[in-house]
Amino acid sequence: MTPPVFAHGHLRLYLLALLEEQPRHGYELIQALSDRFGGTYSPSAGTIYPRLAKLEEEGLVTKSTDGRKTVYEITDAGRAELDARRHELDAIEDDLTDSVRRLADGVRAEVNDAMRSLRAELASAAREAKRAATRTPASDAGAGGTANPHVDSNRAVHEADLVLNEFRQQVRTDLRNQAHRGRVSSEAVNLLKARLAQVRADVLATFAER
Amino acid sequence: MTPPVFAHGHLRLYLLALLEEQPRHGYELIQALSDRFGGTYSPSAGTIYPRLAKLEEEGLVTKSTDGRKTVYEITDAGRAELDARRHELDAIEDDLTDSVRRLADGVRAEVNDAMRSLRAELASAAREAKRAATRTPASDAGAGGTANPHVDSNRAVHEADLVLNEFRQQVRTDLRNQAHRGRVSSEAVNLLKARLAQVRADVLATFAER
DNA sequence: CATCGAAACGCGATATATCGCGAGACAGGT
DNA sequence: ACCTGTCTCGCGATATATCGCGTTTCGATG
Repeated sequence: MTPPVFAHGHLRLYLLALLEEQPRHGYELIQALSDRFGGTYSPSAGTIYPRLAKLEEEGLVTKSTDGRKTVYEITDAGRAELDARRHELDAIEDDLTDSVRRLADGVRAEVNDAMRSLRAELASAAREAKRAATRTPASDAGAGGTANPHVDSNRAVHEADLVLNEFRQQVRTDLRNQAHRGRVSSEAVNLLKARLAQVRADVLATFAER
Repeated sequence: MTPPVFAHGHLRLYLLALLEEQPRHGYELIQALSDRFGGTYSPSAGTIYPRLAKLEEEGLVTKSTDGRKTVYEITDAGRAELDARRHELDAIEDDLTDSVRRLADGVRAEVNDAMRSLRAELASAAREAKRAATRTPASDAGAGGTANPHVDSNRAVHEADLVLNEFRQQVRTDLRNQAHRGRVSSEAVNLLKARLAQVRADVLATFAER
């Protein structure tokens, strides 16, 4: 789903660069990376430790245990490797800021999907909990009820979710298409805002009528 | 912030009950608990392993290593403890379903806060990234330029995103509030759909006018 | 019986390490 | 140039364990 943040071998070099600044233990490197990405990207342990093991195997770093921490230190061979490829490092740094942006953009979209599934799960969990709660006391009556307004209501809400999402996506696309020609004014936004408020009010009114 | 899910000593007993069903390793217990909560609550390793260590210390379970796994098995003493407090277990089970519901309710509220701060961070990160991106190419020229249509356009689009999202959240909430009273008909959804299509058309029209 | 302090407890954060998948790089043949 | 199998690499998931903070429990002491 999410594309790799670091290209082939870039993480290796970047870790070396971080270790050149000062000796660090694994967890510290994870945090250091997370910091540079403003928390947007946190490399997992499964990414860092195998790389460190490899670097040690190649003799570019040495590890030493300090309490429950495993501190890694760069060796002369490591510094040599780093010097030889110093120019690549700048390019990596540039790619990184790019990756951050792409990640941030991706998150915006994914959060919505996550929200959807979260809400769906929550709703189903709530239903389940309610069933469980109502089962115990004294019920399970009316099992043959053909026209359950709740079922219809839930179906309608689900449909509405889809409608809302589609609308939102469409308008977002519309606006972006216009935006890169610099044609989206704040008046247009105000219009949108006002119209949406009106729609909401109208929809709410249909409920009040009953 | 979040209140404990398990009351004092309840986790201990619950783990024992899970181990009575079958021998399990630590991670498996975490997953088993996460399953019973429908993924809403996942006990952390820092919760499980100290408890297992304690149970072993008390002689209620034994551990045996199997590859990189540490399998825990209940002892006769453990079964005795469990028999002696079997009645408490039912009460715990009840509390649990309660906790799940409270957690789910809590999540609903917290997700909104989280979304808000996430959005704020994202927005600031995006601004930062944009600054960084515009600095490099060949610009900072129109530093005093008061009216850059692209900048304004992007700002407007961003604003529109917020408006769209707020609207979507509001209507979703509105519908759900009505839905659990079974008052959301498919006509209401159709109304919504039609009105939104109209709004989109109107917004697009303002661009065509230029 | 109240209260106060130590021990127990729940839990997120810290810390380390391995496994297996999928995507990409790369050397070799054709 | 163009496949093709292998090898590397990034990474989430799996797995274990400890630390320190805040709260709750519970027995001792007054």
